[in-house]
Amino acid sequence: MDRTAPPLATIAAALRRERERVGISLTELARRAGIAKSTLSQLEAGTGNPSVETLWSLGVALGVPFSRLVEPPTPPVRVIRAGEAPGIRSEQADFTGILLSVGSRHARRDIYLVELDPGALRNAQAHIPGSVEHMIVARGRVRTGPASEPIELRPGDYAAFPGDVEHVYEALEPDTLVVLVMEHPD
Amino acid sequence: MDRTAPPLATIAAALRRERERVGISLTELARRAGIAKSTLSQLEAGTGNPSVETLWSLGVALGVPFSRLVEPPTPPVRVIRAGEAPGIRSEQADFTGILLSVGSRHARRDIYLVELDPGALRNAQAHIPGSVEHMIVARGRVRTGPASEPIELRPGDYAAFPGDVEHVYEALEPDTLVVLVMEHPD
DNA sequence: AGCCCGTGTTCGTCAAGTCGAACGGATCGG
DNA sequence: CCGATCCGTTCGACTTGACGAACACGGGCT
Repeated sequence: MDRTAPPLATIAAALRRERERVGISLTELARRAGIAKSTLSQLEAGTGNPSVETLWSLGVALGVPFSRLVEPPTPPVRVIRAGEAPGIRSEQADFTGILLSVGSRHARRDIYLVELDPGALRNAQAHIPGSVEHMIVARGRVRTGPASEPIELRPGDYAAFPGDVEHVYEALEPDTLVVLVMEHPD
Repeated sequence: MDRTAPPLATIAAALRRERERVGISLTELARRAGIAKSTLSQLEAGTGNPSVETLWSLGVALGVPFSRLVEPPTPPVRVIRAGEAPGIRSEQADFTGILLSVGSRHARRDIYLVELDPGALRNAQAHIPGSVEHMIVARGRVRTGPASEPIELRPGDYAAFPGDVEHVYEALEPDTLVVLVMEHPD
């Protein structure tokens, strides 16, 4: 998710997109959500800054989770480079924690520790639809990602990419160590 | 996410929880988020219905995704030393990795990348019951685990310990880097 | 044509969120 | 002991979002 972008335009686009997906009119959605249609009109126009209650009721009426309305659609491949991560420094300790990925319910995440050595290019077949792979490089360098657009990762880098298409792992240095979290939808 | 629950109390609790996690004061958080501290005070008291912009800026200042603030919050010590892997090499998958932990359904796992420096012992208070923390050391050395029985981990080591009791993180070397997977039951 | 729904927009009014200041309390240091 | 400096809360003034009514537009019908 983009942590700095103003969510105004995102909400406007998401509301219109989800409403058209359901196939109801602006008036009808406003009625179901229990808000004035003028309010909804302004929201879809990108004008305005809804309260949480207002946006929540719209999410309920649309049958989509709240976060769907405020977060931009996640790109298939997401990379957070070491040091470029949006983090927050704690005052009380020399502690910097970066939230790389938020786990959804109704999905299982298996944690793997993977050692790789150069020369062995592994082509992984597609897993079940909707699966996502999260990779954090501990040591060494890897080239990974979808077979069509591999990414090079260095220590501390994080990447998430779809696991339901063919993808690759290739170590670029000896004794490469990565943490791999495989996410399977229920 | 609960589609029907009123988000007011949830937001209040989440704001206070996340703020205390970061370890800053209400005044300081308000300053960083660029909002009046009176507004934040009312929000944490459960009074009020923040606008999206207000809550968004708080999420940015806290370093947590937006959804963490609106969604309601929804384990003995196990250590696997590097090289001492329990032989369960994944055969179903097409890579040679060590399956450290199998994710259960109906639990969310958030992935963090954490940088630590020595000298600062961080005491984390208990999280919600049933939560588990998984830690893999990428670089450096850490002493972590329940406050009553800390463990020393080296690069490649993996440990899982309960997160619903008081626990500690302490770096034993400068520039220590760990991958932390926090598991919250639904 | 005229009419009646439906769509989504714009307008004033009212309530509510946000702001800044002032407040009481706690802690530290001269 | 008392000023200084934090903390978090409460108060009034201002700004803004939410509401309802009136609006213009388009299509289907008699």
